[in-house]
Amino acid sequence: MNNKVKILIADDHPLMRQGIKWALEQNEEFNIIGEAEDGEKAFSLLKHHQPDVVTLDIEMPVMSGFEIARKILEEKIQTKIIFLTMYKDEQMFNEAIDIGAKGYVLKENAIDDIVECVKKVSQGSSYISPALSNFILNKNKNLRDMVESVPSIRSLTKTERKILKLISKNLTSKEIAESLFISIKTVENHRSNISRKLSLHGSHSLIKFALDNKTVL
Amino acid sequence: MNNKVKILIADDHPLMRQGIKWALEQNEEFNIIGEAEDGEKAFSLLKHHQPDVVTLDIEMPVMSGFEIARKILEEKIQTKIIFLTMYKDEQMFNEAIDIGAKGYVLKENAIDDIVECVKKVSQGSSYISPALSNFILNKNKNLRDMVESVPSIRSLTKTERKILKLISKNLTSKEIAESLFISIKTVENHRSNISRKLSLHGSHSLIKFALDNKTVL
DNA sequence: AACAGATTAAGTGTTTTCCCTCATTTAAAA
DNA sequence: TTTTAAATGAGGGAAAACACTTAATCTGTT
Repeated sequence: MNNKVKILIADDHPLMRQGIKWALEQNEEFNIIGEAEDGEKAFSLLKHHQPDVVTLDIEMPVMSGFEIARKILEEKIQTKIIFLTMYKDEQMFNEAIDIGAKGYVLKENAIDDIVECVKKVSQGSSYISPALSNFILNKNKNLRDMVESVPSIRSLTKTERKILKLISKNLTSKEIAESLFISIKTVENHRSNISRKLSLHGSHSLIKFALDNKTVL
Repeated sequence: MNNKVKILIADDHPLMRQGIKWALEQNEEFNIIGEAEDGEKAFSLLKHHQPDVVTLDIEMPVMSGFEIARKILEEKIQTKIIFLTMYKDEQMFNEAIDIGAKGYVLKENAIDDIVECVKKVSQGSSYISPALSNFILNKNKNLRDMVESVPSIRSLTKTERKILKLISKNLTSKEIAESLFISIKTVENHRSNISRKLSLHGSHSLIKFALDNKTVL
């Protein structure tokens, strides 16, 4: 029997494919069952062979890595997804996370990284290039600025923050009033005051703000 | 002159403090300038000594690690924040990220991890326990299920999803109508239809849904 | 050609939120 | 003790969202 980890490699650069293949072949446990030079071919191979793991180059002709990943999810193929990319792009990284990738590796630190990644992912765990932990956190680097530029969030009183929390739970003024045993009118007044303090306008800006900031309330 | 990395340790368990201190003292580059057993003391030391790095236990009496972190941001203290915690809690992790921590380490893999983390962070980089990369990605493990368990989201038509996206950007029906060159009435109808399809009720449930699911729209 | 589904639009009425102003009570601070 | 900030409550009017119904038009499929 064959319990090796079945792997598909999708990358439009032949040299890169060769490099990845070589790196993974060093490991006895890995079995490269196919290669694809564009998204369409990758997906058809994926569908027929249902490998355990696929390494997807994000930038590929015909169908991008992301598009393939989405189709994998749609068709409920159980193959675990590892994204490989050249660029340290935050947008891409976030999209990869959102899609539900199991691994994300930069091609620059390749060899050791990709091997480690496939190992972890095939074991049901997940792996992110250490080089990337940087902007997992930096994603919220701007938050420091936000806290300043919205000195407002600190200008809210205890009750106002309590009400914002309830708003974030999608309660209406009526429901909030009932749960706090106060008048609907009071709740509405608080809402107005909060909106004014935070310079929010529009009927949904309050709940949007509450949802966006529920962790810091 | 002294260019060692100045470190403050905040943890309510004496043994844990001792352990962290010992681990960090092994490194010549590190200089532990103080310890604190509760949040209040931690913050006052932080303010006076302005260390380069602080390791904050999240669960602390008087003031939680999160509260301290927020105060650090508010007062624009330049100390880099590393969170240490016992629990593999996703909520906590997300909150830590949101606050803008530079490092996040689980106490279970402590010694090597914490040293590596302080090293990276003091160099201006950041560090997340590899053990955690798991649920950075797993955060969206549920996404697979969501797409199925909310068959509804698939029952939406193209236009309806387009409108949901705009709703998630906090546009009013009027604004959506103007940007799509259609009638306000049409937009309102779409809203109603979407709500019905998704079994949503209440004036804010639509934008809440839109914000919660904007990644899959 | 006929049908189903999607998109567009309007009518009508209700609920909710928003945005003011004004007023009272209480607690903390100067 | 006066002053200030916070919390409570109310009135009234405008805007937005919601929930229904009906219906014309368009599009793709059988």
